[in-house]
Amino acid sequence: VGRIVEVEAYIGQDDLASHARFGPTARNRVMFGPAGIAYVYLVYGMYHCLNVVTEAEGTPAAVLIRAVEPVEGEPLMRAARKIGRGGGRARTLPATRLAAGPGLVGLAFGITRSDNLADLCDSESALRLECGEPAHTVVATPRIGIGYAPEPWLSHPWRFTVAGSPSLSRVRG
DNA sequence: TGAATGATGCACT
DNA sequence: GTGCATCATTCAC
Repeated sequence: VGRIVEVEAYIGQDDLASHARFGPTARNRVMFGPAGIAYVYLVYGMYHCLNVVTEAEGTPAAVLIRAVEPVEGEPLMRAARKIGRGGGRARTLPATRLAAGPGLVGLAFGITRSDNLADLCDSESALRLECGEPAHTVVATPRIGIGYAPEPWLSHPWRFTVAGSPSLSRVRG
């Protein structure tokens, strides 16, 4: 169990930073479907990124879960991290850093492409969203790792972080 | 403290 | 064949 403390929004086919910018493909087609479904993809050949599909059917959009603050199951996350690259360090890592990045969220929670299409709003689902404490202060900054995108998409402040969380993917910004 | 780089597999042109 | 919605390590300062 973890608290989501950092996300990024990708919305519409005209968002030139989004996987949906070229229209529906085999990989991104879930983004065009109904909201509340998981969109999981492999990035850089090593890491799985978890997204929550949003918006009405036909409008491609998703929210990338970029960082999570562990709440329960820290030992499980630590064990899961050992599977990945640099996993030897998971033993001494502070709990707050176990899922402090999109690739690390996938690793710590054992998310793979078999979780693609999971219904995140179903309470029976192994991978699901639950209601939690609202963030006190949210800070918006430009999205990360989308250098291929032209302006204005490159600079749109569509990365949202819980101010002061020790589990953000980047301590600054 | 920060920049450069390799790992690694698959979607897409 | 090219290029990633990344991360850990290495190297320079």
